[in-house]
Amino acid sequence: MRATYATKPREQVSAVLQREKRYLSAAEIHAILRKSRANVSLSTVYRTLDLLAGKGEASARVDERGETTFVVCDQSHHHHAVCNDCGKVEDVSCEAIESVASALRSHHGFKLADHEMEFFGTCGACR
Amino acid sequence: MRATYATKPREQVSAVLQREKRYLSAAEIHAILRKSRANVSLSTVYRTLDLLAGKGEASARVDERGETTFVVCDQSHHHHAVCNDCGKVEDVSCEAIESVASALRSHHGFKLADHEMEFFGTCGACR
DNA sequence: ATGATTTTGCAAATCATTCGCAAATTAGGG
DNA sequence: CCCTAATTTGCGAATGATTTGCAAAATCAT
Repeated sequence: MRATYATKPREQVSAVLQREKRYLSAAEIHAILRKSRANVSLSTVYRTLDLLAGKGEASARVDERGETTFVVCDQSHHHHAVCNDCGKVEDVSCEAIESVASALRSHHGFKLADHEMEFFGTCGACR
Repeated sequence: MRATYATKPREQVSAVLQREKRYLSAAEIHAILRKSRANVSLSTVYRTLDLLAGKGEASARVDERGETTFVVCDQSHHHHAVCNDCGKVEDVSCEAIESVASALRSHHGFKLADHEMEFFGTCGACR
């Protein structure tokens, strides 16, 4: 059984995600930590992000430039509304999926097992 | 004004996508072409895929292993139903999005501009 | 055919991400 | 507290997909 240690570097990476609430790459997080004099290696940032994603506390997304980016995640299953302006990410529940699932089955004979969904636009604060 | 030449390598790459109708990486396409004695360099496969994606004739997706994969695309805006079994990709229209858009606006004050959606499951043929 | 333009192929360069390993940190009992 | 075992860190090197530079080859319009 592998135990998980609560370490300072991990807390620092988590803190950045909690505070920013937007998609950030490992490199961006590393840069932010550097500015606040927190000495966390880039490798550790990567490892911590994988850990958080594995525990479901963060969710990953590959951006246009091919970099993997992460945000904090509260619920177990939901979708994201990403503001094109400030980058803030809000969780969105997905009741609407039920209707899509039945349409998929009747129109395509497709049995839905999983789905990915992401929304882009302008958040309330930026309008 | 930049002209676009219709070349043999490009036709060959397109042909593979047309035939397979599933997400393929540049390396996979390159391997398939090699088997059919088509001598297309990996670089050209990459360049052709970028070109097709730019023209909207193919759509890209980054798989779990971090590789960028492509499928043929018919309509201008739609979503994909990906079979976990055979990998076949079917287009799905998105009327349901309208209801999601209004929910986003009323619940979150979020103005929807764009969205990404992908479905995974078992297609009619594989059930 | 001919010349200008675009594309190809190859090898070298990039760049994000992963890995190996010794040193440092953490958890928990004594 | 102190000690030991287990886990994590940091560094630099290795990896692997994608890109790029450039000369040679292919394509298009005349």
